[in-house]
This record gives sequence, C-alpha cells and structure tokens, in this order.
Amino acid sequence: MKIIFAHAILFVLIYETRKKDIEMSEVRVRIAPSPSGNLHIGTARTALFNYLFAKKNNGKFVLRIEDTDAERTSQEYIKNIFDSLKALGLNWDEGPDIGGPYGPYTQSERFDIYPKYVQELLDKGFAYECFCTPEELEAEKEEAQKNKKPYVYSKKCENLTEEEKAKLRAEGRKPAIRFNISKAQKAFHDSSILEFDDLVKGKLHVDTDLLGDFVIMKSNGAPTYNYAVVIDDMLMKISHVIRGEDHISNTFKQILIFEALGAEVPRFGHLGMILAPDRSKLSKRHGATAVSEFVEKGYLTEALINFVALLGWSPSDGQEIKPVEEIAADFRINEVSSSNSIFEYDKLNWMNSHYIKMLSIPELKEKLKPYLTKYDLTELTDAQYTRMVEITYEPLTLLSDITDAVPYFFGEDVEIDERAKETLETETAQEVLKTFMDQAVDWDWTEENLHEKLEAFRGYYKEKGIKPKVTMWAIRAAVTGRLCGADMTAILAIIGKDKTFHRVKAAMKQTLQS
RNA sequence: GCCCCCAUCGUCUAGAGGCCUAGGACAACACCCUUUCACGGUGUAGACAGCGAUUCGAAUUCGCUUGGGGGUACCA
Repeated sequence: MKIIFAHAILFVLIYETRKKDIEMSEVRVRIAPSPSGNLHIGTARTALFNYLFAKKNNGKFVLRIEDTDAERTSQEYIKNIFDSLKALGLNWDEGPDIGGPYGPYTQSERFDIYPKYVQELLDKGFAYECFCTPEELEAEKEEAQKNKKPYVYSKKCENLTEEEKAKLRAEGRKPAIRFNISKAQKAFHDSSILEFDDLVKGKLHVDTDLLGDFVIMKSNGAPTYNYAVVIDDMLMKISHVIRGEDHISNTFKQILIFEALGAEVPRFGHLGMILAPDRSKLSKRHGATAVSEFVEKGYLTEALINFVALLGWSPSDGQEIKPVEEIAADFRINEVSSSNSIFEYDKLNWMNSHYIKMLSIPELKEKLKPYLTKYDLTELTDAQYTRMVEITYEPLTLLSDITDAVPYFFGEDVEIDERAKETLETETAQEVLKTFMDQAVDWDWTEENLHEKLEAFRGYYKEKGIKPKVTMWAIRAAVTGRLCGADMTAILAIIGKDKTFHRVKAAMKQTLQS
C-alpha cells in the first residue's frame, strides 16, 4: 500500500514537472527571409520545415523580414515573399502584416531597439568600439594572406584608452562596435572550444580563437545580421532556430551573444542545402529558383511543397504523396537528413502531373485558363470547354503544357505538321478520308453516336487489313494536324460536323496538290 | 590557405552490428493495355566512395584518404 502511494506521488510529481517543462518552453520558430530577391525555393523548404516543426509541436510560426541592408531591399520582393508563402499554405501566426505580441516583425522598424543591447554588451565588456578604417582592415587581410595565415581581426582597438578614442573621434572617425569573442567564450566556457547540440546534425563545435571579433553595429549605426538576429530571436522568444547549414558558422557567434546578454539560448537545427544537378548552389542559370517562377511555369504549389518536403525527409509509411498537414503529423526534425540534396526536375514533374490529376474538373478549368489566353475561349460553349479539359488534362506535366496541347480546338483551320502530312499523303489515308466523308454525312453528331460509328468504321477497315490506329491516324491528321492528341471521338464531337468536314476537305486538297 | 559539415542505385531516400544475396520512389529500359500521345499494369537494370581498425559478424562503430558542400565581410 505504501509503495503504491509512493509511486502515485512520484508519478504526479514527474507529470507535473513535465507539464511545466512543456508549458515553459512553448515552441516558437521563425522564418526570416531577407527581401533581396523573390522567395527562393530553398527558403521555402526552410520555411516548410519550420512550419512542420511548429505544427507538430503545437507551436507558433513567426515570419520576420530581415531588411537591415536597405540597399538590397525592395518592396516588391517583400510582397513576393508574402504571396509565395501564402500560396504554399505556409501561413504564419505572427508577422509584419498581422502583427503579434513581439512586433514589429520587420527589422528596419526595430532599429531603435538594437542600440540598447549594444550598450549592455559594451557595459559588460563583451563589446568594444573599433575605429579601424576599411583600408586598415583590408591591409590586415592582405597581410594574413601573404603569410598564409587564417585571417582573424587583430583586436587592435580592443584596449583603446578614452583619450585615444576621443582623439579618433575628433578626427571625424565613427566607430563600429565589435563583439569580443574570447571574452565571452572565457566567461561561459572552460576552453576555447564552443560546442552545441544540433537538432539535425548532432554535436557541432568550433575553436572560437579562429572566429575573430565581428562587428555587431556598423559605424552608420545599423546592426549587422548576426547581432540583429540574436536580439530579435531573444525578444521574440524563439525557441528553435531551423535554417540552412550555411548558417552553422554564424550560430557559434550568435550563441555567444545570447550568453553575453544572459538570454536563453535557443536550440538550433541546420538543414542540408539544396544543390543544382551540377552540385553547385541552385542559381538562376539552372532555371527557376523562385517559387513564383515555378508557379508561372505551371507547377502546383501543392506539388512544390510536397516535393521539397521529400528533400531530406521521408515519410514513415513510405507514402510520398502527402498533404502538408499529414506530413506535419509524421514530422520529426531529428529524422531529417543532414546531407545536401540535389534538386532534380524529374520527380517534381512526376509529382506535379500527379497533383494535376487529383484536381477536379472545375478546378482545372480555372487553373488552366491563364495558359489558354492565346485562344478565343468564346468559340466553345461551357460544356465544350469542360469536355475539352476532361480529355486533355491527363498527359499534362505542367499546367502550361495545355497551351500546345489544344490548338486544334480553336479556329477554322489547322496547321498540319510534318508527320501528319506524311501520313495524309499515303493512299490508305486518302482512301480512308474519302470513305469517312461519304459515310459521316449522315451521322448524327453526338459523341455517343460518333463513338459507335467510328468503332464500326475501324472495324470495316480492320477486315480489309488496315490497323485501327492507321485508320484513326488519317482522321486525326486531317482534323488536328498531328498524329497524337486527345480522344478522337470527343474531339470530333467538340469541334462539330462542319469544322470536321471543312478540315478533312482542306487536308485532302492540300496533300493532293503537293 | 584555414575552419566546419556531409558521403547508400543517375536523383530523393529506407537502413540505429546479424532481419541486407541492401528496400521504396522518380528517371531509364522492356513487355502488356490502347484509335495516337499519355495514363495505368507487369517486369529488367542500377548503390553501401576507397583503405585500414574493432567484432564471431559492419552499409551501420572508429581512424585515415578521396570527393562534395558550406563558412572565412562594417552582406544577409
């Protein structure tokens, strides 16, 4: 009895502390793009993994715009980032447009926040003013390179006296503020080795002696990236930082700032990068890089997001086609691959065609319209347009493929391509078309009836030793100007008897002449 | 140069010392279906980078080599 009681108490105790643990550390993640370009597909993947992590852990997903570098920032890019993220379904809980308890969420609007903590670091001795000019710094670098030594800032300004500083200031020099790496490292760690436990890569470490005191505030008063990130993550109570592995070296610097400020250090997770097929960084010369470009090309955002999730992550049930919500339920950050992955179009294309097939006809009719602007859609009734979509969407890889798949539904005449022409020039084709004209005059032009009649028509020629596909090729070539395309019966039904006859006549005439 | 990370079919990956003569998906190829193209179906081919070490046993652990990637800014 006693034992049971003790167990019960222990259980309650553990339960209570665990509950507290979870409550205390609410999961808050963020995506922090810098608006110096449209939303990159790599950024989209990072955003997705943050989103998945937040969903899985009932956390918050924050969007923050990192525009401290005013020169590279543009309003247009910010809009593109918003729109792309939304299109992908990666909706944020807090952000520049919707606000939140820790705003503002745009760094340029937070410039008045940063100096306060710079002062704190200065006061604590973890930062110092640096009066070095770009030329002096450049000279240091050259010197290091000449001696084949790794470049580390000389700390020349670390121990400037007040008089020296006053003198420099009098000369008109404006100081930048540098973070004192070794001082912070010594204050919080036993050796110069700084280590942290990465969510995806495990233990990561660096020798801080090789880091060099970096600038946290530029001489013009603007914060640098590494500094602003820490202040924002701290103030926004970010619990987990999930980002590309190109940030690993920044992480060490940032950890030290967190510690120097006495702030709680978030957990970090670094994802492998997305590479182009030639194993270099995915860039413009490899084709599309921005989400919006992919969308313009005719990729569905559902396919994009599903595909990008599979770069580094795999479903536990092997089912690769999966909506984001299901991926989130199955997502574990520590199961994400820590190696880089190559962006190949093959699978994306397959996935896109798969998602196109999952669309309903009404959805397709809408989504396809932007790619049909070169045609006059009013030539078709709504029923005809519906039927056209029904018989043409299956082979589509991209939505934009529809453009070249349907020209023969529009206009009086068709252009006859080389292969079709060759077919039409055969005796068989001429014979088939002649018979077709003779018989079809009396046909009732509904798809149902056409189906029956054409079947009989093929059967008639089959008995004469002409393959069904050859029979159909003749008609197809004459009516559509090509040898492949959608279901022939439906095509005839859609374009109608008059147009069919007109085209068959034209084709016979044209090929006879040549 | 220096520092860090990574390494399974062409690509994305499964694989936590015996379940692996390494599984799946895309791509490729072949065949089937079919009025064409496609879809779909059924198959075929295809990988543990190399070398050492630990172990009765290694894709899985350790070391080295090689290859790839990233970083090294008063860019983010």
